[in-house]
Amino acid sequence: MLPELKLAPLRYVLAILDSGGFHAAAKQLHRSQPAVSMAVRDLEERLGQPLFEKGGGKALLTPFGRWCEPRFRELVAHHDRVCRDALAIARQQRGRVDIAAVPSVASRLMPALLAGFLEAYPGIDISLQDGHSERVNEMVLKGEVELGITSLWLPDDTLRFDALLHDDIGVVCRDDHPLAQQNALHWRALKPYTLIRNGTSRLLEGSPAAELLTHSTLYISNMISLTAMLEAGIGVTTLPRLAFQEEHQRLRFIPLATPRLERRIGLLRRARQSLSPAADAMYGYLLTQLAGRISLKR
Amino acid sequence: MLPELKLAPLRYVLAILDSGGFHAAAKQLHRSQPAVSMAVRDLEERLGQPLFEKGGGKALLTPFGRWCEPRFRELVAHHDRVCRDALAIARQQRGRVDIAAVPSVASRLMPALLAGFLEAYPGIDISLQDGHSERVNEMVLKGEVELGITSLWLPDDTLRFDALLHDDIGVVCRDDHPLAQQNALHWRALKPYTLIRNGTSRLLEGSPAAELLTHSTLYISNMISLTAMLEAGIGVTTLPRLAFQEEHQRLRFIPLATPRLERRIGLLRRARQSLSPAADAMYGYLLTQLAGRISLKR
DNA sequence: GGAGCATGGTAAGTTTTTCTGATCATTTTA
DNA sequence: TAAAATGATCAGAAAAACTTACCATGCTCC
Repeated sequence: MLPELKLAPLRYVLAILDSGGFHAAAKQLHRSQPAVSMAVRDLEERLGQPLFEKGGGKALLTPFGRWCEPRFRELVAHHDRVCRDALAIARQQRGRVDIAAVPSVASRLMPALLAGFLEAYPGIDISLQDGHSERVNEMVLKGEVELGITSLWLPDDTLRFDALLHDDIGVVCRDDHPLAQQNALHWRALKPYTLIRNGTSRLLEGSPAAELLTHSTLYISNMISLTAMLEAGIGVTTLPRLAFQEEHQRLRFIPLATPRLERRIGLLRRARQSLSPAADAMYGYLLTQLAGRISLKR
Repeated sequence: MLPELKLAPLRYVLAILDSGGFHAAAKQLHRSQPAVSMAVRDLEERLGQPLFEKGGGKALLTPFGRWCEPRFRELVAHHDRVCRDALAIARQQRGRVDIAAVPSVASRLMPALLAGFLEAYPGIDISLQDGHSERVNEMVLKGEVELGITSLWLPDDTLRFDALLHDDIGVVCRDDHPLAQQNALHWRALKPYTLIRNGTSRLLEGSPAAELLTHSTLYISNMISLTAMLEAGIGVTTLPRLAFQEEHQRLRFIPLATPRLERRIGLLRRARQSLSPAADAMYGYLLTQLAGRISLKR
């Protein structure tokens, strides 16, 4: 029923109008003049009406041609717009990534990383939200974000995990605490003191130090509150080094030596689903930026 | 720079999505499955990003593909819309004709003709305006209308005239006028009476009867006023038969026998300019409808 | 667990489309 | 009137698109 109007002949027609003739259009299009003539004739046959006046020497539109011209222009412009946008996205010059990260990474690592990414890929919009590791996991799984930066990953067939860095677990206490002068600790050294559990405490599970958790009666999820407790000297806690905020003058971080514990922080994405070009750019960027820094030592 | 996205592959992609697979799409498109596969692969290469997930068995879009789908849909729909509209116009199923006619034709002939045209070509809009013959001539010349129906045509290189019918000139007078009982008149028979000139009086110019005009002191351009004058018995006038309104019970039309005068009524159009499809339909319709009726005898 | 039936991908050859180069007929320009 | 420019035409060449036949893989159902 509907003949298929190819875009090239439409361009030919527009070029003829813009350049004022078949010959000029052919040159502009890097085609031979017969190619233009034949394409136009074919188009006219498809439509069943001539577009150009046959009489005179110059290329003049018929009334039907005049009706067609603006529509052809719009259609070609529409094509070019779609094409340009698609290419910009494909080439990672535009787009959007939604990522999620655990709070420590979001606040400690992402600022510098995102600054670099924004510079390397201007035009890509970024949305970063934080959540505890299970929440990050869930957001990736449900497709709420394309990428997650998290630890504590239970092997899952539908998710893919790329390790980025290892983060040592240690003890945090006030600088006047008896443990504060140590360089490394055995877990039993903590037994005498009040242990405040927090969202990262489950990292101790499965290790000898897990016994400490059973004797702990205080759980604080919020990091601000937790540091306030520690500054008040209420007790000590365990934290990954990255989650320890160095800005606090009176708090000290002492690595656990026995058992040596660490969390693996890595990039999470859906396994059998490719990333958007923008997310792919972010993925590659994060991998290369954090490639060398297997462990966090400062 | 911009790769040319042909519409066919976009349709293939949409067909794959709508039918849920390459095979089903191929059948729906009356193509072989490899043709669809190759077209999609080519499209993906042009864009630089895959549109479909390669892993699983089913055809699933990548995030990039999901971004593309609605734009492809819109673009294809836009094409089809332009295509359909252009065809409708080319096939004279839609469109618009602007025509002009001298008042006698506009009021006596056009009603029936347009009724028939509207039935034969529903969907075509018509604009009809009337004016004296010079005005019709000018409107056609300036492109204000595509077709004119007029008499009194001075040969002109840029205009083309197709004769439609001959319209006898006669004398109109009240039924109690001395001339009213005649069947045919010699121009001299008018000399004793008051002659009212009107817009068609110049048709006498160049004939022996032109002498009558020099003795006429009354000119009425408006037809309503003119008939009122005639009904009042103020005088007689000359009119083409078509311009004589038979509805007036008290007025009579007596053909001029010597000289026998007539006006040629015909279709006027620009010479070296083709018509819009709608106007072409009107042109052909008027020619065929009025082809047999060379002269008006009732 | 393997036959059978889907899925989509690959390769070689054919058909269709599109383009070129040479040439022609007209019209416009100088 | 000669020269230059316009677009149209045709046969053959180049390019694109398609088809048939075949392969690899994943899923379903005895």
